[in-house]
Amino acid sequence: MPKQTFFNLSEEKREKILNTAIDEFAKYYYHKASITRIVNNTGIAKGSFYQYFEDKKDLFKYVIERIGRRKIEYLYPVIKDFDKYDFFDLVRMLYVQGAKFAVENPRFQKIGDYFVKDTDTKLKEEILGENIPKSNEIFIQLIKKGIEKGDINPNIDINLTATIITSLSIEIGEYFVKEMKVKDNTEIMPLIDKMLYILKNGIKNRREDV
Amino acid sequence: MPKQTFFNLSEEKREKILNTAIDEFAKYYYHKASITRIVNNTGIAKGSFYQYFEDKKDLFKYVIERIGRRKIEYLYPVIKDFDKYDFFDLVRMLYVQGAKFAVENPRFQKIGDYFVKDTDTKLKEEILGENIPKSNEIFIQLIKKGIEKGDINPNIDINLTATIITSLSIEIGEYFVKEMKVKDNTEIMPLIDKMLYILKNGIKNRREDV
Amino acid sequence: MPKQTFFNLSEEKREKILNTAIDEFAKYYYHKASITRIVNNTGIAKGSFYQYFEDKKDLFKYVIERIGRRKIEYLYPVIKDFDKYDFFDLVRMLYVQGAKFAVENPRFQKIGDYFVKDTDTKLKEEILGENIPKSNEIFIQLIKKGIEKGDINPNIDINLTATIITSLSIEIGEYFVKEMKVKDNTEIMPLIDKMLYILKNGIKNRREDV
Amino acid sequence: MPKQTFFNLSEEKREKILNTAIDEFAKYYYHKASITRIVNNTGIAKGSFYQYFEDKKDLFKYVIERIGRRKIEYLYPVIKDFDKYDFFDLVRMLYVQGAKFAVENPRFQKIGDYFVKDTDTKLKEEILGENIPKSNEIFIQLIKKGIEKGDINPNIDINLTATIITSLSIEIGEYFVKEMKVKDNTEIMPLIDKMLYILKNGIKNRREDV
DNA sequence: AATGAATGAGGGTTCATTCAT
DNA sequence: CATGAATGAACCCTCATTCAT
Repeated sequence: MPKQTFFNLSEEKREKILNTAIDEFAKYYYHKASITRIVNNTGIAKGSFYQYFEDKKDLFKYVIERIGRRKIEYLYPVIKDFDKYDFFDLVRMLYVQGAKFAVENPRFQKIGDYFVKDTDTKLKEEILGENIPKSNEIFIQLIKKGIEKGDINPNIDINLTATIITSLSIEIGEYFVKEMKVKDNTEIMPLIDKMLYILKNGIKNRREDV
Repeated sequence: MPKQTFFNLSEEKREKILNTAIDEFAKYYYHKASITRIVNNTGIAKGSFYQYFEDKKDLFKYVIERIGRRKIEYLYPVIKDFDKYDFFDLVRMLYVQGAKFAVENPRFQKIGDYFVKDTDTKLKEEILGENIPKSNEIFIQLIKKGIEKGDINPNIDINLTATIITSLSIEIGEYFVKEMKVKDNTEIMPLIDKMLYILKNGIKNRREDV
Repeated sequence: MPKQTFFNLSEEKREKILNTAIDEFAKYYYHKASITRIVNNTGIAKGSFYQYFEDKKDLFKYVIERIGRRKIEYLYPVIKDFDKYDFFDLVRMLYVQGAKFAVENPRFQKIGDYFVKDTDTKLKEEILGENIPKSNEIFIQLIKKGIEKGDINPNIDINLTATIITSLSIEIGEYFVKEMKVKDNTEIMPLIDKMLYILKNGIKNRREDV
Repeated sequence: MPKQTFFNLSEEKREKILNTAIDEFAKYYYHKASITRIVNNTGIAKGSFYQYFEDKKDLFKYVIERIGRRKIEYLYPVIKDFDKYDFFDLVRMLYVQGAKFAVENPRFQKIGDYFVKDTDTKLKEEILGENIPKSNEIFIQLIKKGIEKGDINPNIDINLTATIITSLSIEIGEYFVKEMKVKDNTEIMPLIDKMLYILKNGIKNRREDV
């Protein structure tokens, strides 16, 4: 947690610092990100930084938390009413919201990407506390529900399926970070729908589909 | 590319250096890997290193290339006769070979893993040159063939499908990096088969499957 | 000297500040003691501190002076009537009072200890002014008196003896800083008496003592 | 221990570095001593320092060890034949050698002084390993021997006496660090003899001495 | 008188790379 | 071709002190 000092700053200044930090972490992963650079780009003194934050990790933790909260703002509306929808509709909505998040917060998407991929597990633990959130978990729940309702083939391996679905969602995010040209949702939907189609039906040619 | 001096070395020495470097890159990701450590563990002089290699990146590039070549050795036998097999059999064989590669060359798998995950795109470009090898490419070819033969649903998006298949193959590799206990292939097959089942049929519940 | 502003404060506040400072200097020696910590533990603003005191040294100087004054309060009753007593009784009483001071003001004892041991002579001079108080002085006077009275061997070196007596008194103080378990004086007396015995008679084996 | 690199340096350079380091540690105690200053005064690059030594502590440890070895060179000749001499002769010889060490190696004396007085016990442990050498120990042995031989009053407290003797020896060292004017031993002997006289006989006036 | 944010020099340490031999 | 000492910019972090309000 940032120190009280940080929260006492003018919102303008606070945002400036945060903004610069986000820039930095979106450009370099944790270990390469430089406090010196952040401080210079913000125009504050080195010492000031340490009046605001415990240390580099403290800042990073704060940024990650912010990203998490922001992401949840996107996903919550969907998850909230999860039992109202059919499984595949739900997954689609989650993908759509995820893609929206990525498009609208590309720097956050980037940072999250770095972080998810980072192999420094000790860092991860320190940042996230014990509750390293398995985004798997939520999908596992949804899948079980889907099987109960008869939407999903009960013979599939639940964990594996959850892993695949997570993997695909990451794929979507990455796709949109790379292709930044996307401005509106028009291009997102088709991709997602195609993905879901495959997830649903597989890619095997079926005579009965003809 | 290593300098000529490197290739003038005795094979023994060359291998020793390489082996140490591989150890290092398997233990630390690129930016954390230390030339000093490599040099110490190899027993050569610091200066010598820079007579063999342009710089750290040069060494890394060379290691990555080697890994690529080795991986191809595993996959080539399958690809070579790609038109003899059914699409899904082919993919399975590729997955199996990929898993075999991971199990038999855990350090390579680890390095590849780090590298795939690394988000320093500038580094990646420099390492791979322009030919960032889309392992996608090969799958795209296979998919097209599969559609021609009538194995695959012609309505699916080819690029997307290739991406998914690649993604799943990475998933397999990761799985085995984590669970290093695997000694033989006995446990690999079920996982791969489940994956392929989903890829083939999707996860939707079908009355006709009952 | 603290600034006037300091003395304008309510006694309560003044004591609080002082108390916290004493805690700090009893825990860390001068250079390691932290103004920030003092300020935080006191609950006053950083800026306020510098309105009360010139700087860190100023505060420390004040604390040291206070300790000196307090110590004199312990010793004065003995010194006051110094001509009433035999030399060795006097020294014993001074040692006893010194030990009492140490036991009853452990933080002061600790600070004094740090300070005596500190080898930063420049600091010491600045703190103590020119009058680096030779606690020697008082013993020199007492010794002279003792010689006059015929209590003390007139052939001994007065300065040296004073130094030794001082050194022993410090030894006593240190002893009690280490062994803080001492609650009452019961354990102090034997040590002091043994010390005095040696001071008086030396450690040589004497036939006439047998 | 310094790294091999250090020992590979020309003796000239090695001595220069060491000399500068000794200057620094004789001027500032451990925590205040500055690597930057050492490096600047030596004229070597910051990075070079860390080629030679693990870290600041490593350098300090080395210096302390050197001092210890040097001191032993002074004391060993005396200790070696400790059973040939009378107790007080022995102590005198140790004091003389100690004073000689102080006079001839004033910077070492200073550093040792700082170190002995330093209150950072964790540092001390790290520097000295577990064997924090109680210089007491040797005196305790000597005293016991002295009692056996009938030189020393068997009623005195052995530990206390050892402490006093140690304390006096430190006093001697300090005395000579302060009064650097001493060039030869002529002034040392009288002081030491006076000290021993007091230690032997105490300061009480005795009729039988008259 | 009170505040607390701002400062910046300095701390120890790392490491890829260069260079003289 | 081998060597390994030399380099120095950059790293994160600390802290007494100042200054604007």
